[in-house]
Amino acid sequence: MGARPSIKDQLQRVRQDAIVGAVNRLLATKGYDAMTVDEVAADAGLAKASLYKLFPSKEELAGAAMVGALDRALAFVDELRAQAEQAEQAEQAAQGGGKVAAVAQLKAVARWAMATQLEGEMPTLPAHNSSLSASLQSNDAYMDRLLALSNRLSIWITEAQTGGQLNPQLPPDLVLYTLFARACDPVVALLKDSGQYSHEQIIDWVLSTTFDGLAHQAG
Amino acid sequence: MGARPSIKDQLQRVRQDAIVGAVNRLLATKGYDAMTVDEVAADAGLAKASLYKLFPSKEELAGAAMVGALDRALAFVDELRAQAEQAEQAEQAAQGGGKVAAVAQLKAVARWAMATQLEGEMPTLPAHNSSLSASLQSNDAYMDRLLALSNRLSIWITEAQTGGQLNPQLPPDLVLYTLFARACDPVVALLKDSGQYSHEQIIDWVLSTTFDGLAHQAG
DNA sequence: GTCTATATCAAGATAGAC
DNA sequence: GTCTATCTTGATATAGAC
Repeated sequence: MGARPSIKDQLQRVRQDAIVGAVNRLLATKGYDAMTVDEVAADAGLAKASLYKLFPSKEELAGAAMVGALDRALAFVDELRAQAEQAEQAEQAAQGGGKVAAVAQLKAVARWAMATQLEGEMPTLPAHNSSLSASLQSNDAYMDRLLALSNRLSIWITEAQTGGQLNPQLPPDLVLYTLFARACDPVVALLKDSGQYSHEQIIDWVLSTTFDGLAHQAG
Repeated sequence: MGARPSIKDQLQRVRQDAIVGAVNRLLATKGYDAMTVDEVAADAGLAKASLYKLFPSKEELAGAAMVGALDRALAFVDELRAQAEQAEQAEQAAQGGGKVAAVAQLKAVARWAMATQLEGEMPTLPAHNSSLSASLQSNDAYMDRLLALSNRLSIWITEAQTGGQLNPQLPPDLVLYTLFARACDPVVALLKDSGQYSHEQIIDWVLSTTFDGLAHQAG
């Protein structure tokens, strides 16, 4: 268990990372259907047959990339939670009442997701591919992380709803879906492709429309 | 020009409608990549070779379906405009000040688009297909209608922004993109697939989050 | 374990009979 | 003008040498 990995294992690990990284980039830029396994192999610098020894299908490749992306999201969320806990303790020691607003955490996650998309590092999969969906749903590593992330976000969502920071009449699932949807929002992509706006500006705008709507008057 | 179409022309027209209708359904349900020309031919009830005599490529098929969808959207918008004009005249005759709020028109369009999606009749195309995008951008019928629809909506958008019903700090294009995005919103599809909510309920919720945001408290 | 070369197959597109 | 049968291509996946 705690044994130091051998040189060979480390090389394997590096190669796997190269593959998953290539898949991640290609999924983020071209999407699943346009991504070919030949491209992945060329990008990762190995022969296609070698790649198929490690990942038995294109669908498994996509699953590995999604697991990586979910891991990054979970790491970001856990970092937020750790910071919030620290801030709470400091505030309690000082003057109390320092709980970090749940809605602020949700906005931070949305910001992170949109920034990731703007950097071309957010892999996205087609919603209407039944074979791929089936493969993902039987992928335990993927489902575990998806559930873990959903659970963590759902806690903040219900907290923000009971606290009156989010509309309590909306089903929590709708809020959750909306946040996931912002991670691959075509509006973000269109604004980016227009080339007129900075990433910061795009994120601010879409975040504003997501939480406050198109009608909101800046105060 | 005004001549009555021959029987033969009418038959052709019926057949074309059958083809475009099949493409529309398939694009709405499976998406462009998963749609095969064999399916289209089978669905429309003719041989693939005959289909290729009428539409020289799969991309042209998609373009024809999109033109149809844009025509329906334009018809809906023009109907709204006609009704608004009528209402204004009636109000002016009575007591004046009866201008229909531009934002109400935009909400009506968003409602119509989401209802169309929920009925499985909103064709959608992949954003990341350069060959298909190129084909559409050189499709005059498509571009004409896309511009016409964008122009009509943009008038309402700037009107609502100067009237203070929409946030005037947002670029009008962002508002336009957001409305187009709602027509194929994955959140709508997910809520529908959950099977828990009525179409009316889904539309109300997503409309509320679009214009008033996730934070809005129902008054 | 990695590569070259190939099998296999699905899907877009076409030829040619009627 | 429509159909059956076929061509062609590109992409997933694999066999077999080294």
